[in-house]
Amino acid sequence: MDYNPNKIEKRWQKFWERLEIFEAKDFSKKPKKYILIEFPYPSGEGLHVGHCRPYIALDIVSRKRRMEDFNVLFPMGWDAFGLPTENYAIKTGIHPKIATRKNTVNFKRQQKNLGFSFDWTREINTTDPSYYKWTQWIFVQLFKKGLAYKAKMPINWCSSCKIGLANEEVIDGRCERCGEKVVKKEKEQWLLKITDYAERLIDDLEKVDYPERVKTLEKDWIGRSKGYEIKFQVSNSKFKEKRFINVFTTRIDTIFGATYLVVAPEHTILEKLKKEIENWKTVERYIEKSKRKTDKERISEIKNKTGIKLKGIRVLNPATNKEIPIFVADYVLMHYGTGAIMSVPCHDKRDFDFAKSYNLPIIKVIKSEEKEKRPGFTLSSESYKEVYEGEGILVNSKRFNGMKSETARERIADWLAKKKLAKKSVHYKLRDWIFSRQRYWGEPIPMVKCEKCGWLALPEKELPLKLPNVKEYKPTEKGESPLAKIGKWVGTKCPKCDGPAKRETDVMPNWAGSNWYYLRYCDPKNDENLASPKLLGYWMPVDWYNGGMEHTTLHLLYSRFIYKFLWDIGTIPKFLSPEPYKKRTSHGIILGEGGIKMSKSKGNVISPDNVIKQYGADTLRVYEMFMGPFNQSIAWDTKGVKGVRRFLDKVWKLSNQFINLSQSKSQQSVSDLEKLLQKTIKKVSEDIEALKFNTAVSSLMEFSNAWQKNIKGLKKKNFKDFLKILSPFAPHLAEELYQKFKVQSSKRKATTKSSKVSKLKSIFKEKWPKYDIKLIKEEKIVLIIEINGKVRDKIKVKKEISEEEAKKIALNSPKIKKWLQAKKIKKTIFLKNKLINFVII
RNA sequence: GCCGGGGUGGUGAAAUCGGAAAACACGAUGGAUUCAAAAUCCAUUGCUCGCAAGAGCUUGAGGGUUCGAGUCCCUCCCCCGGCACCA
Repeated sequence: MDYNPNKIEKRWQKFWERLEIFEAKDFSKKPKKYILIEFPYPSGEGLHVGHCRPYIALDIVSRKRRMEDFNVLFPMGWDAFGLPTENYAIKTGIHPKIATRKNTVNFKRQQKNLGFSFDWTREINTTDPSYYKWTQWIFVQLFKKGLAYKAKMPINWCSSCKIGLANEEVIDGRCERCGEKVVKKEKEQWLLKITDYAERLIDDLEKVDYPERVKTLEKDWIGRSKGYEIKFQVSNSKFKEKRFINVFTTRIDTIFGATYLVVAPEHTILEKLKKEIENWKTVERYIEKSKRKTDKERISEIKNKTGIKLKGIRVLNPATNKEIPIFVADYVLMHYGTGAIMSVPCHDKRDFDFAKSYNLPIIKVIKSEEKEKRPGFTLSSESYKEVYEGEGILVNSKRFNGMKSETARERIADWLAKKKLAKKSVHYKLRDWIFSRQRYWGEPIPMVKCEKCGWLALPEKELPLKLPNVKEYKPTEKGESPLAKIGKWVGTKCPKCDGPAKRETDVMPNWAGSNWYYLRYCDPKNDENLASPKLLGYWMPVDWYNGGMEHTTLHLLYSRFIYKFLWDIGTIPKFLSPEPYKKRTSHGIILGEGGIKMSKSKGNVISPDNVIKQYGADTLRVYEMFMGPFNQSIAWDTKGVKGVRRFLDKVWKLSNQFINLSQSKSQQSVSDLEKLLQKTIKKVSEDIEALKFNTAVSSLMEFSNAWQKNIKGLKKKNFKDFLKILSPFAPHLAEELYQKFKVQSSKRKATTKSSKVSKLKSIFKEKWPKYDIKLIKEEKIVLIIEINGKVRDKIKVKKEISEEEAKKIALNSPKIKKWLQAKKIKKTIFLKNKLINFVII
């Protein structure tokens, strides 16, 4: 009988479901493992093969863990709020709820066809009111702690999606979803104070096992700079009280070279000093012009910096005590640091560019030790034509001359601190998270605005605040959520004074539901809590979380923030780690055939449905693991799929032949094949842990190639072990062969003993095999014989032979003799069990 | 510009404690089977020279360390990802 996956795969999927073997058991005595993959957005297009790669990989890990006797939680759910479904509703008038239901049914069907070992009893959906009740509850808690606030601010606005975007959602000045240019727009928005957690979000990265590049990406995104805030006094102010401008710098060691000061156009000091600025009109015009500039325009001016000198006022450099001029220039950003800088043109590229165009003095205060070592260097030859941004030795800095940058920083800071002119300061690039979307298909923000009492959170007993039905899904012309059009819903009573009040009509961004979903899997049906502390205590933290690299500064960062918040307020038991994910790994993207990105518009999307139909789910699974390194992007190749199918066909054929073999009396001797199997067990076991699935599969292939040459070379136990290590990759095939083998064996026994057929026990209830270390050890090794480091012969020898013996054997080789003719051995290098190298002249 | 990852056959790739470069697979070529094709099986397959035995060359380029370098060090080039006037 030929291998026909379509005939067997459905049967075993149902079998596993009936046996409930993939269900996680709360409070089981077995040690737990929580294995998580990012839950998908159920789009109308269905799963594509790229989605499957991480699912297959972590399914393999989960299956192995169960066989290693862990209580495994491997759940799945739906991150179903979001724009595509809403846009679909705008186009077709079909309610997003209905479209979502249809899509999730389809996604689930597709996943089931791949034989994933998810615990479906814990399925969740972010659009389910019993779920988003808790998403809203978290918002209310954030509000109560002052971490959610409403502010009018310029936001990134996509005029095509009619939606405000978080910084993280703007790619190259364009909308992440539709590619439309993003413009700035003043809008009242809900924001979450993620900046309060910036420090912990960096520091706690030391507690987790993430790939280094993920950590770096998060750190760079948060962008911590440690430095000093320094006060520069406005020297000739007509005001009686002293006025200061605060600057932030990481290079206080260069302060003696600060020859002017620059403030951002939005800086409030400008308004305050208005009367003293003699050229206020010009300055005002410049400010207006800057405001109108888009981010892109600002960036395009990097080389050509503009600014205006503020006439009539000057500041004192606190180090030199000299008066220096002030400029307003838009190369200084208001939202970073203090919105003002001290400019050190000799040691900062940007300041240098600006100083050159405005003819400002450039004073060298740091000399590079390295540069001066270069031949022909003299201090005078190095005029001030060059910027030096590195560290070095201080010059032109009075009593700090000769100090290294590092020491100088501390000394100068101490000195200025004593005069109350400097203090330590830390700044972050990270900005607060814009949490409002003027859209329909999202969680309503459970807030009410009372004319008297201001913004109030809905009482918790009124949650969930359900998303009302609307007829028209389009945002209003003013860019408000379609919810704003439902007068009856918007008008409500103030929870505090009972007076008239209005509901917030913005909804939450699509990241809201995924912030905390992994917590819900621990206790998916709880109505009292987002999850019970006991169950959180049992299952958390997530032991292994795999997801896309593209989520590093979005979902991953956001969810770490929300977890930390929930930990702070005690929703998460305090004995748990302040980090939700112990280990994070990432998968590479699957590209279309020829290496182009798969997309609907290019028409090169490959659906797992078709692959399964043609080759079977197991082939798809093994192929996706075999195609290349897991964390690397890789192009789909139909020929490669065929090659994997050939491998499974071979396993099928060989196994059936083996099963039908009338077993001779169990052999005593250990065959080479058996030894190879031990190595294969070791390799597969280790490679799964290291996510090296491609080489795990290739070792299985190597084994089957060897087996083909000696079908009888295996014992029954070996055959079972082989099926076990194959089973996470090709679960259906392995289960089929395993059951067939058991039936065949019991039939044989039945002739002599009772005819009772044992009750079916899944291969996934078996124990993961251990390899026999004694059998892996070889008695013989191949000794490599080199001459001057080049391989000239290889001879099989006994293990552990001495240098003397090896030399004797090597010198006996005709090939080596030829090479050594009339040559003198200068040196011999011997590496036990590896090689012998003769160095000749 | 800065940070991170990478560059190995016709292709996807193996091999990173410095010790056999190219495992496994795809493709290609030849053969067996077949009326024929598909499928399957067997053989060959880094490049150059050679009838062969064999020899030389080869991991982006160039240098270095070493008995020995894909692997370590220096300089440079290219590709991918991220950030980008962040003081």
